[in-house]
Amino acid sequence: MGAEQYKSREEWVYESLKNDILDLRLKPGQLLKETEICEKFGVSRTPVRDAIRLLQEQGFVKNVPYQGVFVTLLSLNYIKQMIYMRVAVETSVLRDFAKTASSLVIEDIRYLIRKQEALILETSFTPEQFYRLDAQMHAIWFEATKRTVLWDMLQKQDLYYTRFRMLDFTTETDFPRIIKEHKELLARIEQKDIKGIEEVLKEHLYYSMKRMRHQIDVEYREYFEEEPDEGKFDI
Amino acid sequence: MGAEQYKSREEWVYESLKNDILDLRLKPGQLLKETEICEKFGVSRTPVRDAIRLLQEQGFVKNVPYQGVFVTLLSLNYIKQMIYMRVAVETSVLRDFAKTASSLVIEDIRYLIRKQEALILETSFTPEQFYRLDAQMHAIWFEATKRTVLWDMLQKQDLYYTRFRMLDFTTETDFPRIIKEHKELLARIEQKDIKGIEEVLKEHLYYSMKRMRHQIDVEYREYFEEEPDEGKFDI
DNA sequence: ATACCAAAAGTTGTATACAAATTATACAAT
DNA sequence: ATTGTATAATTTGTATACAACTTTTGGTAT
Repeated sequence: MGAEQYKSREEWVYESLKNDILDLRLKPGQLLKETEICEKFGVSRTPVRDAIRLLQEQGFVKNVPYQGVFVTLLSLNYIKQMIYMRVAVETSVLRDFAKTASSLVIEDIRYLIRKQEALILETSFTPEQFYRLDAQMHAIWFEATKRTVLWDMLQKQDLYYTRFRMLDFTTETDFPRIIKEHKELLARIEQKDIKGIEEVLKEHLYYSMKRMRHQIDVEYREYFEEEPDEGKFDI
Repeated sequence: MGAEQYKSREEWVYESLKNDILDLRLKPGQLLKETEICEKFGVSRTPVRDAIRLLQEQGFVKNVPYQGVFVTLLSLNYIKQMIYMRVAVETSVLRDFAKTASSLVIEDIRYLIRKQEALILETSFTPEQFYRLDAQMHAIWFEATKRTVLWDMLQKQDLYYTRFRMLDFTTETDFPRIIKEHKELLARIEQKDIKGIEEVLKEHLYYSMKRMRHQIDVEYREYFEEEPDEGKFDI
């Protein structure tokens, strides 16, 4: 385990646990013990405790006094509302962007879409690579409109969604469809078609959730909070 | 100091420090020492460290190894982007709300506005009371559209804004104007005037910032990050 | 006076011992 | 068999000692 690259043991433990949780090596609902983690990393409880406090504040674990530390369950309701937020914010940003976008920046977008097309033809292609290119593209309009703080914030919230997406990898993800949606979005931006931007973006961001919904109920039920269906305001 | 109401010393230290920071008793930029905090509360470093980790993750302090803990500076740029987010999200929520709002819920809003009017005539009136009623009103459409997670999240982000608002208390806040805006907003909701909702809401949420801007530059410069002006996308 | 270097002071990082609270277990009474 | 209770085991909460690192300070050479 490469502890050398980190400034402190605390940081090492924090980053490692975070990745374990995001990659679902630590299962939602799983109970951890401080001493257990100490043994795993060969460190004392102090850096472990400090790391747990950070994870707790980010919502990845929940500390229960005198019992242990639970990996938080996924919440479809929570994820849906975060995506709702992202649609609302990104639509607004794209509206500003469409008004002022230079052809130079448009060309950056087109370039990233072409890279996406090239990537999925590679034999060494992995979903992680694709999502990195995807994020790069979405970042463009946030940066161009000077909303980098917002983008960082949305990315941070996206971390919950990452666990959800990891489940998604087990099924076939329709990457050509995603690229098609990117092209569609670019076209609407160039036409300054605000209404169209909102529609395509909503469809694009909700896509994986809509597809996964049934499978979750069947296969991964124990990873999710039990929650009442909200009915009317589903999307 | 009432330490009795808290489950643990950690929680006590955490809540106390958070309030000190929000109420500006601890100044932005101020340097804290763990040992200093220990003496103040009469506890050991362990609960203090745990509390600091929580505050750090929330962005209220920044830990610098072997130096100390800094209270974070305010950032106009950050605050602006958070308000931008809130406008985007709340507009979207209000759009859903206007479509489906029952006259029962509308009456709840009207009731809170009347309470606000009554409050500012009281001699014992404090701004904190008003902001509680204000928050209650905004919460209504989030709850009615089942977006409570979103509301909680926005409220959490609002904590940064709280420090900013504390500076604002030194100047005269125009509460009648705020109430007038609330009435205006209610009228637009009843008319289902989406465009109007967005305009009024934007004006409403940006109001205090626009007013304070000059005074900050003069009086509280040392509380703020130095940052380049973003120009074009000011709001 | 200035630059440099070493030592000392001060700070957080880490390990560990013990306290407090919860949970599991064993055993007795019914 | 079941229930209740006391006790042991387990877990996190807390205090404290020491290590590692940074900054300051003082003195020395130039």
